[in-house]
Amino acid sequence: MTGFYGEHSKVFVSVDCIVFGFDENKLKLLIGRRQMDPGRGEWSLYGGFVKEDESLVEAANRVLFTLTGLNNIYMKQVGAFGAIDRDPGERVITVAYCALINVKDYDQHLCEEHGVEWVNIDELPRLYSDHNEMVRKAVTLLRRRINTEPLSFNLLPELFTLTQLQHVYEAILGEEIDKRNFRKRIKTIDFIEKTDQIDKMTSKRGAYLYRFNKDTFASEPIFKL
Amino acid sequence: MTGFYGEHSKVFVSVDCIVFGFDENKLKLLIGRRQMDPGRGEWSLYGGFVKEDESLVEAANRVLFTLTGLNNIYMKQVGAFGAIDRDPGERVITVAYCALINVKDYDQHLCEEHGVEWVNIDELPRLYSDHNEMVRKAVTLLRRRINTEPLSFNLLPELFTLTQLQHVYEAILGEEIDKRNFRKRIKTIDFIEKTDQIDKMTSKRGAYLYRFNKDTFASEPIFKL
DNA sequence: CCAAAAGTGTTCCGTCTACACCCATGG
DNA sequence: CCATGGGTGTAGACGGAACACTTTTGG
Repeated sequence: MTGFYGEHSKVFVSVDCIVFGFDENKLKLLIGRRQMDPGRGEWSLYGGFVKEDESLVEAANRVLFTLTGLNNIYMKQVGAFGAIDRDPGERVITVAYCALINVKDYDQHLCEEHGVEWVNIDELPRLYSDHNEMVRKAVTLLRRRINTEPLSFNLLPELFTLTQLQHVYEAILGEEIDKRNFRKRIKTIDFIEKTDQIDKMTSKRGAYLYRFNKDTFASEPIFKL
Repeated sequence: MTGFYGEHSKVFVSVDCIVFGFDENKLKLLIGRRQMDPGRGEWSLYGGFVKEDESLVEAANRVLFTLTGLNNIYMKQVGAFGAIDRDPGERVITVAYCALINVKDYDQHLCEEHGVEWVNIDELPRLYSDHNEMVRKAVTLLRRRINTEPLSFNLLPELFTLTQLQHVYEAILGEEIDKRNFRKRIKTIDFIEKTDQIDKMTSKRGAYLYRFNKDTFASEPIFKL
């Protein structure tokens, strides 16, 4: 049982955002150069300290909003990281959150303003402190969940082609998928709806656009791709 | 990027242990009555504050050791919980850890000394603060992982019968399993070794005892039950 | 001798996998 | 007219699910 508060010591708690995006058929991560000590100049995730009047999730959302200007973003806790000297300056315990955003929604100006950029997940540089470990854990989490939770749609625009969707899966799983088998399985999933709109961006022939139907999913929230 | 420390506030950080055991073919949880305010007398997980000179995992291990006298126990982080007023007294962020122990290794005296007891997982009372949520999350985690990680052996003695092992799976998954299919799958798993010893505790005929071979598992750490 | 738990195979069905060609169109 | 990406079906392998009876022995 927890003892009396007075006897115990407090520590700094921060949140770090592992921001995934999808572009040019690659899974990307939003990272930047640290602009303060310790670790100034090193590649790093974007984070911030938790304030007295906000919960962990609120802090993560605030930090993500500051960075991207986006609200109502899919976020999932990756875990708490608490090695004693993980932060070279002070004792800081951090809670990592993984966010999935649609790169097109993201304002390039903010990118520059915060000095962050999109980097391919498989070309990640060495990051500050234990940030690489956080990313690894987040990717593992995505891989484990992508077949049973509707994660992929967060990385795509509202309307998307099946080829785009397949590329998301391939990027996250890190392996190629057979087109026919993929589409066969998609057809069995009710909440992926074909629209009558056609995208001509990526092909001359044009491809049907699909949509993730939240309500249909809510009524039958179990699937297996 | 994290700012300068001075501007920010510190908070109390604690760890809570979700201690699972297996006995009488049921999954059990070790809980007790809080012996201090706030929440004195309510059912609760066992926890403690994180000290300045220990990491989160170390804190969790210390707390678990205090409670059980056991070291080198399987532990897994369940997640951080940080609602603003989750603790009615002070702002406390907690990190929950799930531990799997063999009930037989556990000293009944310590149980009484700390005022905790084993409760069936499906007869859990309402627990202090957000502890029920932590337990729910831990059970979900167990269910998701038990078929791909060697969790079950932590709940059993070193030597166990296949019937015991099956009961562990049934208790965690909350459903019955076909005996023949279960044993067929077990036979395909290299790191579950049959010994030539026979247990006569639970049946007149006697049942072969099996053992989890760590080294074999290490050489081929992927399986699917 | 009987109650109680251990142990053992086969068949069926559904699911996953591998695999190659035609279609539509813009340039 | 051709290069590019979109779209489609089938057969065979494999894995999971259902299912019932014999064995052993302590009391």
